[in-house]
Amino acid sequence: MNIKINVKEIIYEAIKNLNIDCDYNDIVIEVPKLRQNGDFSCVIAMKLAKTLKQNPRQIAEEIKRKILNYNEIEKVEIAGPGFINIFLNNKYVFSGISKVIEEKDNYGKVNLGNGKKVNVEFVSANPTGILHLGTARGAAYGMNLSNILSFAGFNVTKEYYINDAGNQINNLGMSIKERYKGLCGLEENMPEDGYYGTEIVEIAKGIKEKYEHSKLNADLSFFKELGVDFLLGVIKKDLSDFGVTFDVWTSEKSIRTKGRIEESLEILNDKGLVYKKDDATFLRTTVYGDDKDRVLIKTDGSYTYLVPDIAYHLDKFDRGFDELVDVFGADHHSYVSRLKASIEALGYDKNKLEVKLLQMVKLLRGGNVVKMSKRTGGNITIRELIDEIGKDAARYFFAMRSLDGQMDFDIDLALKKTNENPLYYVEYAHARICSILKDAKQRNISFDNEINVVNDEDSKALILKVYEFSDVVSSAALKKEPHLITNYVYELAGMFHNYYGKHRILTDDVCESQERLSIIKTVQITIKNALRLIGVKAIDKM
RNA sequence: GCUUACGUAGCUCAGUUGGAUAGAGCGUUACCCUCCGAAGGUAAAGGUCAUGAGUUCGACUCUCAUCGUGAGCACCA
Repeated sequence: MNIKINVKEIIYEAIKNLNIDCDYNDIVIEVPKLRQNGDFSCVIAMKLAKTLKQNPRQIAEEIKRKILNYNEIEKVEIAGPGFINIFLNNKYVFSGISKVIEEKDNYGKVNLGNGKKVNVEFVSANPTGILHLGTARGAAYGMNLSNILSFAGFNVTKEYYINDAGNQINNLGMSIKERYKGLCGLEENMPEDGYYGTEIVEIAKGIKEKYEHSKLNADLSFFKELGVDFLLGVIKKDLSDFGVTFDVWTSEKSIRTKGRIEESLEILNDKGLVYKKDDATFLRTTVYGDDKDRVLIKTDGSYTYLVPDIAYHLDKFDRGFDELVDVFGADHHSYVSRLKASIEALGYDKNKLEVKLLQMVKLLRGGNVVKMSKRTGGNITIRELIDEIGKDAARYFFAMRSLDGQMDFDIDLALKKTNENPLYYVEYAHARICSILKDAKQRNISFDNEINVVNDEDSKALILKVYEFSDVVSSAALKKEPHLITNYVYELAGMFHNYYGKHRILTDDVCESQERLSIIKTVQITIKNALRLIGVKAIDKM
């Protein structure tokens, strides 16, 4: 039951009955900040005033007269310039409780997506090192978004693109080989732009232990493959311990061997969008809004990064997705225009690709900014984060913030096991409810979903907040902003703590206890479902 | 210089397609456990929503300019 939509329909019907021309989607039902301004409020009278050239208060009065006929509406007040403040009948509000309890783990699901196929590609970190804090943010975002989209009725495929071919992998191979040589007592000649992380030394050590000196003349591909396998294994383990899983792992190698690159280049060539200049091959991305044409094939004959990526996106489109989502770091933002231009050049709708950019994460330790660099090995890894503060705290922390802003990750604060961490606040609300439910069971008090005795404003407000959940899911899915779920569950937890302080649940009055039990049960279900969407387990006991 | 994001309480951040008196946590101050978990609640103090203009019934929200901060501006990925 979606109370908000019911209210919207009531207002729409009323306006139609008044013979006023109004689009259904122009009607916006809001939850007023102050309870005194109603359970819901509507500003449609002010909007209609302009086209009708009438006093908005007068229009509001007419709408009020019509909607008062509905049983669901208890009271209507016209306020200020023409706000229609709607107070619902308590009985009507409480009538949805049994549905929430019945739906349980499915409560809050909506069918916004209608089975639409969406591909969410995220993380996609090169297997040339261990995942760090920045990728952790992207991993949490992509996973949360996918969970929310699925819950909102989309058919989601989570995908990781493995850059296991090209320059950076050659570099990886050389770095491992040089470290290995060093361990064998030979001179180390690390490439200038090589990988200096400690994990590279670990890999080299592994080779030394297993093969002694016998691989000193081995082909570079030996080191490349071994390195990629090892690092990919670490990445997969780190992600799964972070609660992040994928449906599809696509390797750049496979895109290349499938002939997708030749196919893409042929399409672009046939359209006359490719030309040679200064011994390099260019793509006319400027035709599609890029600020300059981009190199496809370098003078040394090798491809730029763009080429396999174009082929990869061609491959994704051909797999029949209605929408593609790419999650990039903000340091790649200039790449978006050329990627979109390339997609248009291929003949696909660039609007079907949405690129979400996540701003950088800064790490604070001891009040100082720790510079992160993938090359130096001195950065905080996703593994350290999980070990230090735990998976749930890390996931909650990332899910709190919107993607648009830079984020300061204060490791000292996150390490504190105190109420400064908002996760505890939410978990505590859930645990408190579980504790009461347990106590009720021992006392043999059962639920009563029919609310007859309880009739206070706080119960009504709490239940209305619970009903808001599906709207928040829709909105988070539509805007692709998982942090809306986190904000919501935090507010709901706050309302519950307040409710708990004011109203005793289990009293001598059995009827009242049974009814309040049902009310807090819906809160428990909602907190649990909301937390699940952001990868956090609701705990029964602190 | 250009592109892109951000600027809200002492600190970290929310702010629902433009709505009523801009919210929360932490920190500060004062209260609340004979009773379902005080890891909680109640109350107070704290704001020129970076600045200036514009759009309109109405702007933290939209537009433009200015200042400040981050990121990017490769035949790297």
